[in-house]
Amino acid sequence: MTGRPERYNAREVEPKWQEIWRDRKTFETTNEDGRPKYYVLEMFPYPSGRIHMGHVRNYAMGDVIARVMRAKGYNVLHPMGWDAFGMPAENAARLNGSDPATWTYENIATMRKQLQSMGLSIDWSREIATCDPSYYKHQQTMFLDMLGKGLAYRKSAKVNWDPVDHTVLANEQVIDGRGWRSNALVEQRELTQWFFKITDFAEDLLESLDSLERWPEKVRLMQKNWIGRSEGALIRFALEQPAPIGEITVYTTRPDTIFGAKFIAISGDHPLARQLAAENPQLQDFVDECHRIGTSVAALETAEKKGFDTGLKVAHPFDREWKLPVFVANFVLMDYGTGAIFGCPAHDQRDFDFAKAYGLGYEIVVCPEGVDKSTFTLADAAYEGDGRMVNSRFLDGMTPNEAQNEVVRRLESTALFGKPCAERKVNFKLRDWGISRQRYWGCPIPVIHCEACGVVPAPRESLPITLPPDVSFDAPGNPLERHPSWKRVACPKCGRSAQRETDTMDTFVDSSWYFARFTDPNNQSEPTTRKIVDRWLPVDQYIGGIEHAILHLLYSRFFTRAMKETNHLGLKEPFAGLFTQGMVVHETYRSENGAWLSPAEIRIDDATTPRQIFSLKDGSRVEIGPIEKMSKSKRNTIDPDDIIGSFGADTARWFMLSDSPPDRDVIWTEEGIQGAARFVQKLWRLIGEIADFSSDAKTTNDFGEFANHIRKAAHGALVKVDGDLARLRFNRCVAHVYELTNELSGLLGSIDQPAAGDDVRAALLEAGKILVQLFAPIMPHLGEECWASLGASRLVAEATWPEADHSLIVDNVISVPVQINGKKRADLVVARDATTEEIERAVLELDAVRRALAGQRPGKIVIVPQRIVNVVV
RNA sequence: GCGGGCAUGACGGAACAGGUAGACGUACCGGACUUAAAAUCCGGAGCCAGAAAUGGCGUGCCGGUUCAAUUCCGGCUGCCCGCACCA
Repeated sequence: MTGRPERYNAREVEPKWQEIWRDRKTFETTNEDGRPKYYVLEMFPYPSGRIHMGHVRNYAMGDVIARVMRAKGYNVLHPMGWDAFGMPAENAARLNGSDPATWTYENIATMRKQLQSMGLSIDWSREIATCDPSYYKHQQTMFLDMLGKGLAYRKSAKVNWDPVDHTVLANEQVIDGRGWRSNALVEQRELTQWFFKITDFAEDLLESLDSLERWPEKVRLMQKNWIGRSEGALIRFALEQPAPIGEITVYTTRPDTIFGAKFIAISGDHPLARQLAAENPQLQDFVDECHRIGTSVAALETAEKKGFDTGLKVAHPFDREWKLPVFVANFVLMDYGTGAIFGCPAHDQRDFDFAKAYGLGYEIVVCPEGVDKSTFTLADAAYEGDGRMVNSRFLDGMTPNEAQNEVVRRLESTALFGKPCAERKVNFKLRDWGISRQRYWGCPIPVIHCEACGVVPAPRESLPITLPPDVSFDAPGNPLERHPSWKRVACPKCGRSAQRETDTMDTFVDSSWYFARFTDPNNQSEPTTRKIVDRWLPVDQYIGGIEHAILHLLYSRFFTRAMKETNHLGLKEPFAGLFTQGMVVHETYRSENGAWLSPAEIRIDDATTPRQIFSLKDGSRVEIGPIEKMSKSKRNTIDPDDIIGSFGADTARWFMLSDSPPDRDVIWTEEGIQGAARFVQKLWRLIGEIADFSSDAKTTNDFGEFANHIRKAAHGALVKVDGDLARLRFNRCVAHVYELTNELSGLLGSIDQPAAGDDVRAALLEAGKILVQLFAPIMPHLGEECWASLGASRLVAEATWPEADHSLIVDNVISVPVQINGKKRADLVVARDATTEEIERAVLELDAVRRALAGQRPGKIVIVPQRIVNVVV
């Protein structure tokens, strides 16, 4: 026996290997490397304070891929950074007087140390933090480039304004019409804000989704719905005079239903509605009421269709004598289409509801196939299906599709006030991206406002425009706005005193290009180095939570296109492969008084069924709540530090990848982590026994039957793991490692060790090494320690991935299941290359088959060679 | 309301392309070792009947296609997710 300890001590072993990897720069990646590249990236963390189990799962997955691809000969880029701007730092500053920068950098230091204790194969020399001027300087450069190309612009827009905190709130920050922090009633305000012109790329962002073959279908669909393309037409309706304007343009996707029109409805924010409201207090009241309802999500669900009859009329485009009333309606949105619609109650549910409320009636113009138009009526729902046009003059008999084309074709060549009465129009739900935030802890928008010259871009040589450190959070609002001197600056154009823009950028901007910055994070003068960024991108495998399915991923796709337009890189799609991992969930515990208890505050009594749980503090009964995502509020979190401290990082990583498929939620259980810990020890013992038995094995190519049996087990597992790694099915990889471990353990036990030949020793050593290489990407520290025990040179992290010998796995004699009437009743052992005649003869000899046939002739025998036999009686 | 997904033992899950349902793990049961427990090792286990051999049933429910269906098709039920007055 060697001096190997009987128990594997992760606490001692793990830091040792982490140091060795660091010293050897094992995971540092150079940009000058001829091997094929592979870029693995996990969504970078927000430095909230400490890592959580979700991080452990996310980064364990990425690390497995990075380590395997490295072993397979790729030049792997696997970097880490910090999404470091954002509200929590400001909130902390308000709460305990800390300074956002100090708070953030302290958190980064803590979390870096925690991530390093996980043993991740990360190139830490490329670490970036988005709050660092060396990062956001380039973001300011790109903003100016985008400004120059018209991709960034200013416009007045309605925003959720919190009158207590003096800031704009995102929609998600408005809860039941109130600010999430201040609880103040949120107002709709018109504010001039900065926007990115994401709508310029709407068509391309939509179409290119089809090319993202290695993205989950679900994410592509969500983005598709978000972009929301629809084909329709703009139709102009002439207003009867007197009226403040001459016409109303509506957007419709159903021009075919034009003869079913009963009214026109416009949004309260439509220019016509505003003009009318200015002179009509009642209409103004109605518009105000619409605005109030607009802020409350709950109210929206139950909101009735309401309207205000303006008294104005328009003429039908195909019949000037046919007049339609014009309403201001609460269900018409100003920021979609033209803010005006024509209402066809028979074939649109909303229009139906509205018409019912105001007694406007309906006219059926589409009749379902096979239904008599004279008897077809509507009870309380509009008919939105297909059919044939009726009651529609020249359209009668056409399909709605044909009618749509016909209506637009005719109106295109009909003039109204000297212009075509209609035109085809594609519309998108996607809006331009508002990036202005009235916040301190974000990237300053590099422009200067001059009374004489207007908006002036900050001179490039003045970048980065850094945040002033001396700000106060005593008062609500934006500290940059209140700072005594920061915003005072001379106009770069005329030299007169001017003001800096005090808005900072949405933090989603920061995370929209960090993946590009990682490729050359030390370029001081440019955001990217073209030669380098174009070689590394796209990211081959991106991994993160499904919660970013729309915003972050869509913004990144847009920003990459913007960077291409401004010559900072040369491609459109940043992420070739995307994987969305599930959450880490845990039971919740609730005391009798309803308070949430943490797993550390309870005692579980397993002796009874169902389990009973008691409070450690006072022994009172505790109720088991639902299994939910780990969260501070439910107190069902497990601290990765505690787990790594008591079980080691490898055990935590192993458990996080076991059992549940990676895209589903994984339930954290004490039994699960214990099981993983037991398996670590089992592997350690097995590898130790193999080392003792095989350390003096002479190399040989002459393997006997038993030796080949061992080799077959190892190579078989290797083939399976390879297949499942390619599809990121880590839970199956884990199962294959368990299987091989059990097999090798059994085989080793059956060997008469003193009598064993060199071939058996060599085969077992080979199998042991394969086993280590299969689990090392998941448990890298244990992998190194075992690799060293087996007398291997260098590190397992530096070893080449083993090549499977497929000839070992193919059997000459195989067992084929035999079914009788589709149910398995026997196994047939035959030669692999047996003919169907031979198989049929052998099958008829089987006891089970004879019994079932009872002397009769089989009705049919289905033989699928090497797969199955089915005897039909 | 619209769009999408999922449903398999006590539990997490496996079953590549229609071909042995339940791999692997957890929990459980039995045995060995131990003064004992833990750990470890060996064995058992879908459900029902039977001493066993064996038979019947079985992948949410109903129906269909097929020699053969967890897998394909039609219809339902339940749960989860996304969007939500988008004309």
